[in-house]
Parts: sequence; C-alpha cells; structure tokens
Amino acid sequence: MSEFNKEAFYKAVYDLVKQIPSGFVLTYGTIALLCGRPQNSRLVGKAMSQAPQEVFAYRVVNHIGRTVPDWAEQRVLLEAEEVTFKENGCVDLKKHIWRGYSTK
DNA sequence: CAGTTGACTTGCA
DNA sequence: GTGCAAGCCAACT
Repeated sequence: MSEFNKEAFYKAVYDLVKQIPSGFVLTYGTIALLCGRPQNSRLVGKAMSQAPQEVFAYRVVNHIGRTVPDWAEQRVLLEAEEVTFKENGCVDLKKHIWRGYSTK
C-alpha cells in the first residue's frame, strides 16, 4: 500500500532546499516533483511556512520567480546572494534556476 | 466531520 | 509575462 508520510515529504523538502547553493533558486513545483509529489506544490509552501531557519526557504520561489506574498526580507536575502530581480519583482529563473540534481 | 484556506501549478486566452 | 479558472492536498475553523 502506498502510504505517504507527510513527515518524509517535509524532510525531503528541507533536505533538498538545504542543498541549494547560493545564487540559485528553486520553484515549489520542482521541489514537489523531486520529492515525488508534482501535484503537492502547495504542501511544499506549507512545509516552508513551518520550515526552521536552518533551511534556505528564501531560495524557494513560485514558478514565475515571484517571492512569498508576505515576506519582504526574502528579496533582500536573495539580492545578497547575487540573485537578480526584475523590475516587476520576479527573479530571473532562466539564470538562477538550480539544476544541481540533473546536470546535462 | 464538512467547509474554507493557502509560502502553488497548469491550461487557456 | 499577465489574467482567469480548475485542480490538488494538508491544515485550519
């Protein structure tokens, strides 16, 4: 039976986010996909909301590069990591999307 | 225990 | 890229 533990998913998300190098970002959908739940992108966000400070939650953005609805510090932290932001407030995913899990 | 909400994604226009 | 609608699942009310 395919029992899915939220705890395992959360741990996988945290472990993955912790591995993100500076200057790179990842989308919730990508994280959810790598954790084996492409449809649970919301759970990734929910996990991040409960994530401890030892997790680089600020390196996680949504699929257009938009930051968290109510987290002004995130942009500052990303800018400090040489992450470029566009005038519309979106991160340049084309340059900063992390591919460490699958280098081609 | 049913309904609403949310740090989201995808598809269509 | 932007806007609207539908889908998805856990947590909250």
